[in-house]
Amino acid sequence: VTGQDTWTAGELARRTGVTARALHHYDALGLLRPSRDAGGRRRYTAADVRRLHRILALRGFGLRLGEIGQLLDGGRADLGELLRRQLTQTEERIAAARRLRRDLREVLGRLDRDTEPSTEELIGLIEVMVDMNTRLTPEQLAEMTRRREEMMAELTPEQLAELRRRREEATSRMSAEEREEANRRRAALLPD
Amino acid sequence: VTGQDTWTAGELARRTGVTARALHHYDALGLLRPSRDAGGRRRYTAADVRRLHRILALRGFGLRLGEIGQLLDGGRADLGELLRRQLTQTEERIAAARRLRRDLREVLGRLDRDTEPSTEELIGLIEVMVDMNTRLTPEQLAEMTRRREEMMAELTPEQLAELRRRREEATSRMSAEEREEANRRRAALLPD
DNA sequence: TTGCTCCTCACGTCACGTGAGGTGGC
DNA sequence: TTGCTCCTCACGTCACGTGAGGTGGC
Repeated sequence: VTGQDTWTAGELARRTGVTARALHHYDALGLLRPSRDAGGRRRYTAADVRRLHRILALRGFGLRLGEIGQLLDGGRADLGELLRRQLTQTEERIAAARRLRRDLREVLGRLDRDTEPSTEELIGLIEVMVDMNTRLTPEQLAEMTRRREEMMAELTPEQLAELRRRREEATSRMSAEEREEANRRRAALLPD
Repeated sequence: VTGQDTWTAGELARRTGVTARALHHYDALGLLRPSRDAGGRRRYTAADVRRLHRILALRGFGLRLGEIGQLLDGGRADLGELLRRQLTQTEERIAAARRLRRDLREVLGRLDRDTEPSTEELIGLIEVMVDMNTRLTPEQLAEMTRRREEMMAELTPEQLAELRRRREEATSRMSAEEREEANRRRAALLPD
């Protein structure tokens, strides 16, 4: 019984995978306004369905609903330009997510290797990593030094020895290139 | 004159790079509650600053403010578990962003190569790509076929010839493996 | 008559951004 | 006295999710 030529919001939702609420939302925004039947129910025609497909396609490319509306109507927006901007943003997001992944793996790796560090210690480790990946202002640098001295002052001699041991171990596992790279990265953090 | 031992919201904001509004927000959430001076102004101690650094570090790893609060206080949350979830999510985000990047490049590439396709045509292209990357339900498949036939019926003979020419050109540029892969992908779209 | 689907509010999400309008401290 | 900084509302952002309470159609 597919001889119908209009669909309700629910039917369309089931067909396309979007929720009925999303269709209401597009209606409220003026992005997709179906006609109504006598009872006030939304009635989507084939043309409405086509428009919905375009909306979903453009949405999938990261465009805002407002931008989509401008494109589909007057066309006051330049699709090529919008897509180029999306590409730039997407590339930035990929790069940022990769850095985050690297750091998460690093922290989780230590969590597995070390003898169950406490949450306390883990947070400390994360803090240090975040500091290392942030380009520091002179003020922040001074602050970091101050904090480090504070922390060091609170350690027992045994803890200090352990810290030194771990640091040496980490350095000894590095190749010459890795050591150079680590130095470069450290230097890059300092203000220009 | 760095002999002070408390800071106002503004001073702390400048030192750490967060906005004063964010500090207000953390205060309102109970995440970071500084003491107040006689005039009602927030006064952040060194301990508050340390806590802020931890907040920012954990936030940088993608944790919600609520999760951070639980960690820093009672510690009702398992940091390792949270980080593992973050890693999974991050990996999914990277994969999704890569697929989007690939598709964006594809569309933009055609935009450069072809003789300035209209916005109309570009949207059509995007639609097809989105369809191709979506696993289709039988209903959607029928719908797509119907739409395609509709579109084809509207084309002039010249446009049909042009379409055929482009399709052949695209296929001829493919290696045998690529052609096989394209067929596999097309087959994968069909319902089980 | 009973479900079922649909409808319209209207608040919630998340981490703040952005004024508006007012006050204390140097 | 004049800026400057700080304060507290309170609404806006973005794309809907999630009930609440009610009505038409088979």
